[in-house]
Amino acid sequence: VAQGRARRPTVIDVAKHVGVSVSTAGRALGGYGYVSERTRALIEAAADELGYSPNGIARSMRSGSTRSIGFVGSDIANPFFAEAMRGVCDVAREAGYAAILTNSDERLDAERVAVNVLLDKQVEGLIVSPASVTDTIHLARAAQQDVPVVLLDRHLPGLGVDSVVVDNEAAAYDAVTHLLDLGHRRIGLLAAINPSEQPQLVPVPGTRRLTVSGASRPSVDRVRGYLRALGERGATTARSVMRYYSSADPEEGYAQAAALLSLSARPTAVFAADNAATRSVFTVAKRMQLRVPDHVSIVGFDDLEWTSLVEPALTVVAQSPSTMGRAAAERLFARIRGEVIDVREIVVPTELVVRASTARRGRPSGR
Amino acid sequence: VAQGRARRPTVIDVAKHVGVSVSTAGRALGGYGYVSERTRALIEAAADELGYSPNGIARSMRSGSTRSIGFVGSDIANPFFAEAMRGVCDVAREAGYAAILTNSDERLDAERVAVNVLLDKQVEGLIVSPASVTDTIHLARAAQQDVPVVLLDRHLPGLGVDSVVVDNEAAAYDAVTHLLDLGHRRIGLLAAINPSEQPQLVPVPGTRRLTVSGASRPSVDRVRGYLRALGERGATTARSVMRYYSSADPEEGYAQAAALLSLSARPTAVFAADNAATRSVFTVAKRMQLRVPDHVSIVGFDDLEWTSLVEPALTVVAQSPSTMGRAAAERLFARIRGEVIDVREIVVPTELVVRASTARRGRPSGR
DNA sequence: TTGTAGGCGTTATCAG
DNA sequence: CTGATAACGCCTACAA
Repeated sequence: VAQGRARRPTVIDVAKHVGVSVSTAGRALGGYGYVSERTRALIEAAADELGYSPNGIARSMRSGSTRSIGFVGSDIANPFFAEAMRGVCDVAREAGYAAILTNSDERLDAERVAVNVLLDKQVEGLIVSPASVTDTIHLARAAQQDVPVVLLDRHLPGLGVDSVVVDNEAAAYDAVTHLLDLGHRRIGLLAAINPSEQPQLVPVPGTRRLTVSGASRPSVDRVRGYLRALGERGATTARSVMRYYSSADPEEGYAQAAALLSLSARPTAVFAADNAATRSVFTVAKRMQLRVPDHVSIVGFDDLEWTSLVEPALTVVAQSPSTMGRAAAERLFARIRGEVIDVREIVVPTELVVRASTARRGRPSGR
Repeated sequence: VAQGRARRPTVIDVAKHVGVSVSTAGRALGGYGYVSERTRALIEAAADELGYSPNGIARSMRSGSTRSIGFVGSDIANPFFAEAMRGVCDVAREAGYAAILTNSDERLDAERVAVNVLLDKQVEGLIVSPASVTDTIHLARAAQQDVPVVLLDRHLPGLGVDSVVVDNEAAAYDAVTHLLDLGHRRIGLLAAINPSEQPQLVPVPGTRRLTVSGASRPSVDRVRGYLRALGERGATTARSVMRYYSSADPEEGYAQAAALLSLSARPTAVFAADNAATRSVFTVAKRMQLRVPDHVSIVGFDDLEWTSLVEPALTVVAQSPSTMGRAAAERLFARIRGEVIDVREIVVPTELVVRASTARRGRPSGR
């Protein structure tokens, strides 16, 4: 069978080899239409001998269906997206679809390129965790081409597409309320918010409370929940205990955590609004020899493996990324199947997992 | 532009709309051949208006190149593969390729399906972390179709394809030697080895040492390195301190770790041969109130985030999955470009990161 | 049951 | 510079 570096055999080659027409060979190999047992056997033997295997591209070309979907995540090495992807892949496989994955590094230009590449590849649906909540023309292009889109972890009200999210505001609210219930009044915050979109603190009309302006995004919503919880109980909302860092610069997270925990009026508790922030706060507290929860209570975000292995095990807001991925994919396939359903924002529940890093406010350490 | 649910416009539609030939429109839109500035502008305007976008499937069909590669990992939610994938995706993007990802759950049938799907989709190359070291016909099929394959984290000598691995035996040898240097003589082992492939302990000819039979796989190679280190120093190699669990059943890891640490002659140190084993040993030691490293030293495998956050921070063998992913993808693209290169086993270095979980053997706790 | 013809959307070739 | 035509590999009509 040493036949040089010949090009891949096609149905035509097989047909010739047996001495039947292309359509007969096609019928036998593709498993459609009628073929007599005898010729089928002949054709299959020839196919085996030549090493024939069908060309999915040509098949897609004819049928107009590629049986593949696209996924655009910010960073597929991030445990959140890795798990979400796992959920997406599982559902895709069950549906007989392949998943093409790309990561955008949270950069709009990369995301645009990725979406265009996927659309050119004729994916039948797209799951996107968009970097921007304002610039969405590339997603509009998908909609225009009748390629359904499901948003993951972000919701864009204007776009009219499904999304799968958690209720970030409520989750943060619950987390901070847990701290308030334990008697904490001075509660710090560390959140990943890009400098360009520094949220504006604005008063809630008719009250003395504060909230945050700006479009809904996980980090901003979590800040909003934090402020709402504090506001309702009349606890301190000093700007000095609200710290932001850019997710592009991990070092800044540590720096801000250190600044927060070094305040002369140190917060007795900290709410870390994402998993990187959680790691920063925990690490810095250790490094500063602060005892958790005696000196400072910590509530983190995301139930990553390490949060239950450290000492003390951390109280965290747990999301279920794989559930979110599955839900997104299931919604997407419902659209691909053409089911007529309302556009929905699917909210996957979160859970506050109380462990050992939060405790009743101890000896006031600030004064 | 309300044109119902019309099918996507093609070059033909654009050409008609402008009143030029299909080939001219094709040249303008595809960016090949000569087109006058004037007609190009006209054509582009029309394309915009109609919402034209190229059909990558048709293009692939014509050109015979899909500009995509496939990746088959055991579990893309596993941090090792997630990071490796990240490396693969980055290199692919630099090369203008898309990556189609699938996971096999370490099951041979799923892997076979995945490889076939990818091959049918005409990927131009394949990165696979094969579940089996013996059953590889599906990989042979790839080779037969002139689709280059690079193996990740596994090496199959018979197959004649490139692979990217770490030197697992050497890494384990170094880890265990580190423990021996600290005075440990009774060193336990926990490794993920499926019951079906229980490695046979066999004597090294002409010596009193033991080694392990069986094909090269990460876990087996690590056991081999463990035995070699012990053998060279004449330390104990009791079967009772060598514990295996099936990676399919995480609970078993904890059970085996508990059994190991409950021996009346408890090992003074444990080598955990993979990241799940590391977590099991660490967790069980904590649960049993054993002090690390006073009561038992631990060397783990894989430098996952948590290993440096726990108390004590763990001494581990660090691999660099993203480097491995990048290396695999780079090798793959060299093949795709048709470079004539020898088949190689690329060995990415590992590093023993010594932290606080290993110490000189303290008060003997076994007697 | 089998064969013939045509087309999916793009691009390469050739002629004008 | 532009246009006509064919071809990539498969599948669906339709005819025999």
